[in-house]
Amino acid sequence: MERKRSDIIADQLEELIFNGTFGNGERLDEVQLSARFGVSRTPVREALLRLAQSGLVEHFPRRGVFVRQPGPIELIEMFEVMAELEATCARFAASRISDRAVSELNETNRRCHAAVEAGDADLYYRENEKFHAILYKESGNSFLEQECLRLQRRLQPFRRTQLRLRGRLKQSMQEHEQIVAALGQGDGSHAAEVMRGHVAVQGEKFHHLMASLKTAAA
Amino acid sequence: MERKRSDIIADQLEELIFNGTFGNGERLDEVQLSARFGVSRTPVREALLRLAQSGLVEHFPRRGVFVRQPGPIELIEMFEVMAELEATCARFAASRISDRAVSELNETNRRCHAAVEAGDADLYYRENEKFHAILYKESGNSFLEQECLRLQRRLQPFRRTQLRLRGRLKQSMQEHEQIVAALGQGDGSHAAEVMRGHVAVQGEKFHHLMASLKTAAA
DNA sequence: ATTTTGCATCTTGTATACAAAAACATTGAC
DNA sequence: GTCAATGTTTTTGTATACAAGATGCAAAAT
Repeated sequence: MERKRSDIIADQLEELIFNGTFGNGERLDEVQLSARFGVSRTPVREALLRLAQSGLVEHFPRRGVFVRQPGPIELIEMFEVMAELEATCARFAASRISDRAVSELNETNRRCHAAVEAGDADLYYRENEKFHAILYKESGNSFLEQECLRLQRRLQPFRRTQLRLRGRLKQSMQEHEQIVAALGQGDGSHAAEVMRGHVAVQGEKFHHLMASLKTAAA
Repeated sequence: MERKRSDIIADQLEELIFNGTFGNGERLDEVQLSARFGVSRTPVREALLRLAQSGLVEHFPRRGVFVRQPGPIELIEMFEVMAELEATCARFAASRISDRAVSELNETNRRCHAAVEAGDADLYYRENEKFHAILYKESGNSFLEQECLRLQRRLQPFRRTQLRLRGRLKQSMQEHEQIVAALGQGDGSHAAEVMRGHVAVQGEKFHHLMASLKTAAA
């Protein structure tokens, strides 16, 4: 299945916004981007419309599109929702999860733990993401799974910065293990509660990092 | 603020899909639609891309776009998520809601009740929607509010059919009142619990109506 | 000096033209 | 008669051309 140029451009633009090449409020000019990517305006335009729908940029008809980084308040709100969605996944999963998936979660946690010991933040990040992805799937609700993946993807660039808080890693691992334990016992409300705190803390502690972000004022 | 033709077309196509003019799996031809709306392919194309992102149609590159009505399983999943999101709204609202909003909810419930008495299903529908919209806002989380509105909008055509179940109306009203009472007492978990059931029942009872839907088999 | 109005320019939105890939049908081989 | 190969046709994806609204500046009026 061959992808369209416009999709590739959308992904690239997304990355450029995530890594801060295009700052908040910056205008994205169609012709400029066309030249940059060596294509005509059409695919660039389709890419911009896609980004506008996913909320990464704002589109003012006849005026242009502007980068729209979420401000601190919106980020906290998004983390709050993420926490609720993941808690829901955990609660659902408690009654629906397979033994196969439980051991898979344990496996992932083991690798995650090893990554912490080795100080391999990148590996930790990948395995951590996998842990959460498994839980989404084991919620037994594909729609919920997709929504979680969508929001996780949007929060990804802000979540990454969290990992630099050294002390948090070990606590995070303990929470993972608590979640798996609760799931193994079929204790949905406990799994949900731990998961909620596990994710929400990222949003609550987030303001500690606000100084290091360019998106200080909305 | 003048809207674009492509946006207008997207809305019209959405409506045509909702009301079943375009059945599930049907192919949406760009040139055909261009002729139908009296415009060129460009705005039609942009509209289709927008619908594809919102999940109403599926876009296969170089092959075309096809109507993608959610099947019964996906619908139940979506209602399940809607129930969780609204329950979250209720729980948040319990600690954040203003007295002003509480009386507004009571007002809306009163009009809702009157609509039931008068047998005015349409008015009931509008006031019911307002009730929920107020709760979204009073969650104090704008992002959550927007997500709820988005999903509600998507489920709207399937929710409407629920109202024909006569017996459900009165019970639904009682639930509304229970929710407001719980909110007034600041009992978030109870408000959430009632709300969850209030919304979820639409999904659970949904299969009773499956026969009347064209989207029987995925 | 400040505001307002008209013009020039720029940018977006839409139409059309072209390229390439996929669907389709026809024809030929087995 | 079925299946495969090839050529034709249709349809999407991209480029370009055109139309119209938005922005900015300058000049004139208050």
